[in-house]
Amino acid sequence: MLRSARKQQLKETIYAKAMQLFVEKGFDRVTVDEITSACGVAKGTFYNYFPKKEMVLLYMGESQMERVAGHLEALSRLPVIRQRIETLFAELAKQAAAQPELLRVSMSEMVRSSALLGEEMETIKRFEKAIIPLLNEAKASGQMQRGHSSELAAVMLVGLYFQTLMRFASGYYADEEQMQTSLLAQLQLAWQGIGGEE
Amino acid sequence: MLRSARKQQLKETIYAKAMQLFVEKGFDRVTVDEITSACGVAKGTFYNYFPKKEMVLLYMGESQMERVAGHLEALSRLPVIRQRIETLFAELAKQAAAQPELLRVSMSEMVRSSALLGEEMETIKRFEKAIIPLLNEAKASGQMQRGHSSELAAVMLVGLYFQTLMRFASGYYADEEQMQTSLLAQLQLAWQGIGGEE
DNA sequence: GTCATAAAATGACTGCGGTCATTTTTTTGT
DNA sequence: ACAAAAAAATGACCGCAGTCATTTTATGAC
Repeated sequence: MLRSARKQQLKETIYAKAMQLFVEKGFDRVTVDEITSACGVAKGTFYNYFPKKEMVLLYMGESQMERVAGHLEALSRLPVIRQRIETLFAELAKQAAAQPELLRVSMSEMVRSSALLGEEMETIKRFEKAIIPLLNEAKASGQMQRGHSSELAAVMLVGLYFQTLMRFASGYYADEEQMQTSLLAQLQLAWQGIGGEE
Repeated sequence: MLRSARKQQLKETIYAKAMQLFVEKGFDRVTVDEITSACGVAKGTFYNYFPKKEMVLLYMGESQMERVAGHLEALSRLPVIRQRIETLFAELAKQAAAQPELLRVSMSEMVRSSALLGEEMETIKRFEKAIIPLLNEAKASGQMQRGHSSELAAVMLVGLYFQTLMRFASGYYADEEQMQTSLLAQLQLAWQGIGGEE
């Protein structure tokens, strides 16, 4: 029953070829037949590794999110927590924005299939979990109000990030720079708060 | 060339029948053939009114958003602006949450097709525009910091709302009540701000 | 009323995503 | 080394979304 890891790397091959074709021709213009032919396997094989065509994109999203921890490691020297988050988000957004069509389909599919497939939301939850320690650190050093929940703040910040990406994917922003500007401004506003004196 | 408005109400008929079937059987279990047969027209006719099956849902979203102004009118007696927004969002979320599957497909399609079809983002922008006057009013009465942009705050608040709906649609929250609780808490956090002393 | 023109309806057809019973390959037990 | 059992590959097949050339219906000029 020990599955030969060599065979499971066929998944990587399919993934890589599929992504290459998606970038070259656009998601909708690439058929599953095309992907499998390019890999020298039959169509059905694709579905042994990805339950839906769109699942290739979620697989991409996962691996992207797995690098969050690494990014935060690299940013740990920054004393201002808010700046670490700003930089992390800006970096992730930059990567995602490089392929707007894939971003759009990924975002769309993230919503559509997560409830069915169950596990997709885990990606976002992991993202949130990764920044909760940052917020705790911020609280400890007086950079965040003690009274607020780190978990809630994480939900808000991550939500803000995804929401901005969605807008970008949907053509709300004219270009990536506008999105980055808006993202930064929103983060700062979230940090300061909208409210005035009581 | 004056199109008889009577004919265009066929669109309403198709829309109504489609929604009824979607609610009864679920979006994916309803075929376009089924919808058109139930309306006594041929399949192709459907595509004279809606370019894609999913477009029926966006049409629904539009009419929902058109009622925002009415809601705000009814809430204008509340002196605390923040509460008006909280109540508005809670009300809208309640309606949307009543049909989770339709919400999921709508949200998904909102992202996926808006850039192609161009006009969908207008719905969200109109939503934002509707609450900007509220924020200006809040500024005037000292309930919001003068230095902040109403437009930016509107983007953040509306984004927060949609993001929470998306999470709900994706199964992030166990039930509607949890979503409402989280939505409210996030709005309050956004109002107060995450940050501590400088 | 009649004809010309444009709008709307039609349904046979196409293409692709996804399924599944069958076949091929790999693993395990002895 | 061989057979039995498990895992993986296969591709013919199906269902439905979406298209489009053709037909039907409405409009309007005279």
